[in-house]
Amino acid sequence: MAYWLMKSEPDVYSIKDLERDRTEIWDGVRNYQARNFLTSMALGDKAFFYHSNTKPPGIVGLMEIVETNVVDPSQFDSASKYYDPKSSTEKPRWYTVTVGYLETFRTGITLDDLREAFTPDELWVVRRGNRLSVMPVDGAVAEKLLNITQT
DNA sequence: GCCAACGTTGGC
DNA sequence: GCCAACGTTGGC
Repeated sequence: MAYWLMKSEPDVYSIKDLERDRTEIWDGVRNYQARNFLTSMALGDKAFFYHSNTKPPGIVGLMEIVETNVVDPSQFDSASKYYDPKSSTEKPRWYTVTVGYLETFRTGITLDDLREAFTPDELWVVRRGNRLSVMPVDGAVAEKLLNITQT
């Protein structure tokens, strides 16, 4: 089983929203590297939910991948801000996953904490100027993260 | 609100 | 294929 980190702005979609919805299609990713990570996810993989563009940014909870290789429906919706006119139903360009809610950490792990605990090579989210919204998390790093949230 | 980082677009 | 212009992300 692999671990991932997925970013969302809480004003757009937060861990609270996912707790309410229980499962949700992770739509709107329009970056090829991030999409490639999404398509390599497997059922049962777990993903840390990261709140970006908020105060403070950081990891707030845990999700599970409950459906893989989902065609992102927003790419065909001309009313959506994620609409992609270059995509077609015959040859969709954007794939994603459905995530399921697992837990909200009692105390989140802020970006400051992450910077203290991990090097940029260990955890990409602490890399300077990092804009990738979906990234893998090394197994040992994931265990460390889960331990931190239990304290 | 600012701005650095960086991905994408399009002219050539 | 290069690269300047532009748009977006996201921390601060």
